[in-house]
Amino acid sequence: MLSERQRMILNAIIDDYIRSAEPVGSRSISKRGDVIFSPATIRNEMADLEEMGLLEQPHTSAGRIPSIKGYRYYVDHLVTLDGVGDQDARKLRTFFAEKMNHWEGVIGHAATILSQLTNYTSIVLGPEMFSTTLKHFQLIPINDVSAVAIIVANTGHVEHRTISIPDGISMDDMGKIVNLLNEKLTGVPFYKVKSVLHSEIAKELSRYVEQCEDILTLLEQTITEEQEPKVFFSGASNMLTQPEFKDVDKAKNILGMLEETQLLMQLFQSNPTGIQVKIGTENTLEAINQCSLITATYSYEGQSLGTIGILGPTRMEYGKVISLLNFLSKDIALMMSRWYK
Amino acid sequence: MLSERQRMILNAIIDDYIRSAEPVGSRSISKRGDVIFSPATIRNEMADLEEMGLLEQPHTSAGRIPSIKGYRYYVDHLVTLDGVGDQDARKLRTFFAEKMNHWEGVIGHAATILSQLTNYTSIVLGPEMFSTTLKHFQLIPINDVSAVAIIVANTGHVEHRTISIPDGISMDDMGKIVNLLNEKLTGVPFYKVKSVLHSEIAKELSRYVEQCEDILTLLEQTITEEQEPKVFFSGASNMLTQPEFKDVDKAKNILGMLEETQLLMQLFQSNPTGIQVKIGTENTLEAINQCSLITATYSYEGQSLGTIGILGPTRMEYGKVISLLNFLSKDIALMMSRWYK
DNA sequence: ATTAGCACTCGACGAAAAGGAGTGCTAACG
DNA sequence: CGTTAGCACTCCTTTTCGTCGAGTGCTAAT
Repeated sequence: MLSERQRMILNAIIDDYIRSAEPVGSRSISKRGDVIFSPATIRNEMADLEEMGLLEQPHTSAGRIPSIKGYRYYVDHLVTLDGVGDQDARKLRTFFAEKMNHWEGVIGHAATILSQLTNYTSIVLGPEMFSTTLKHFQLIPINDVSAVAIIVANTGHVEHRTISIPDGISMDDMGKIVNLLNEKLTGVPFYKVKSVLHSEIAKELSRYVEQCEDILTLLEQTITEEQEPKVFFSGASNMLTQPEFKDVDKAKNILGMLEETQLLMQLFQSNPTGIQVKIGTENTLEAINQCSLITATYSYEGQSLGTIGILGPTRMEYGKVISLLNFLSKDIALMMSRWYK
Repeated sequence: MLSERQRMILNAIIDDYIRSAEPVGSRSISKRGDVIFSPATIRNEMADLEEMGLLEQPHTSAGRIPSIKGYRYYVDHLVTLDGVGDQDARKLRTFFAEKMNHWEGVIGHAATILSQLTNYTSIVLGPEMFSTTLKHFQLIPINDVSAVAIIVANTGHVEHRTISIPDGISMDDMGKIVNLLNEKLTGVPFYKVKSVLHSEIAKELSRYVEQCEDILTLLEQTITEEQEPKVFFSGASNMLTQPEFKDVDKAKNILGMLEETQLLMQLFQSNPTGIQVKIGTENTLEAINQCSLITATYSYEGQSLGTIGILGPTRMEYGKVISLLNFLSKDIALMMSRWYK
């Protein structure tokens, strides 16, 4: 729909604006060198692009800035994936070379590094247990009345909770229960655990122990309890670097949102595999209507391991960030397979 | 050293300044009602207080603001502990009434609540394993080459890491090793684990398994590896509410510091029991030279469980925060004892 | 179709002026 | 002698106003 020239101009304007954060005028485009037309011509095209809704004018005598629609077109048709710079690649590689001994660590550090490399904020959603299967269950008494329940998933993910031991349960009973659970539940996907508990385990349990009702509900709570969503962020202070958030109130809105786990979860509601870009008001959350969010999901052998997102101003370096996320997602898969040989 | 009147005036000035964040003039003090002298008299006293270094003047024709020394005097001699309001108390109580099933949860939520109640930023340092004893050790194979090692402390604290299984170790061997470790290490304080591993376990181990060297170092790494310091913060966006940080650069400095775990640890270096107040430049970290940090340590039965700190502008509500931390620390102890009956 | 030229718009920047809160000092008062 | 009223002075803050200049849209020439 756009002429070649219009696309070049749009590309040039967005490129410039991403760098400068200031409205781009026809003259400066003309002087860039990659569009060899006079300012007047460019002005005409700019007026057309504005009419199409791809550009906007802050006020009459200012240059143009891209609209949401403009960014969308840019991301869909124009952006060039810069590839990942040598330095960045090295940094990521050395990061994965370090020994990482648990999941939270890997994902957390990945987030930190990403926010450092991009100077944006990274948001990370941990793996959902929902899609994994149970590998091992263990109860470890701490004292007479409480015990630690440990749940290991086949991905190596570990959850633990402290529970209080119901009266009248002996160590012996507990051992039996644990054995029974491991026998019956190992390999069962978490979303089925609840039903298996009721169908298969309830009967067996009643043979050993008396008040099996109580124990059953306790176990059910313990194992299937909605694990707290593991969502966190890194590099929030980078937001303050962006000139669009030099106004403290805007910044506060965004930082405030980052701190509300509930809201943060909403960001990742729709979770298609691969890389997704949400620009400005395309995000349902009002707080980040001036931001863009680029997300990537990671999976290993079909199991979703989590989502990582980069949050920046709408004027963000889409090319760079998309490349980086691509690179990283491949590297994570690589590392996983090496980890599990 | 200060006359009663001077103390009243100092107190009034600091109170006012904490509320308004603006230099306090003699007139406004006189009109407050609690100091029944004329502005002129108050001015004279203010000049004296400034000479003593307790007050400062931003410029000639402005009111006075407290100096670091002034705040220090206020905290040491003047501040009235407001007690905890009914609402706040209820909020804290209902918080602890919720079932909390692991440590990270309790401390983390406590931090969130505190930052909400105070409108400052709270920083939390998790329990140090150093001072706890080992309760249970477990190895759970995930697949042929990797296993999850789980370490439970007597406090109910759980650590886990993924390790790769050395070649030539059978399931059987692993079982033996785990049994041996539990037998020898249960009840041993973590800081002694290393030496016990070498002295007692090395020999025994060599009976069962051949390449005991490898395994020993692996175990040593696994168990004694410096666990990542669990330090995190909550309510950072509250900082942006404070007028002293309406300048984005100052805010960025502080937020940036909060995100660097290393630096954050430094804040808690000196860790006396009880409540400690560090005002402005009394903090060694330059980034928070315009902030005050109030910290409280929590222990249960002599074991330090962690530290929680409230970070705000030097102009912070010392009375309120100190009261709250006091209240909370007692409540945590209470909850602990209820938890462990 | 492209471009040079030109009048026009409108925010940014800076100087100057007005306003006002607060001080320090002096002198008067009980 | 301690306290207070009065007053000149300081200096920050806010407002106003004029200038500047980047950038536009339009028209006419190429």
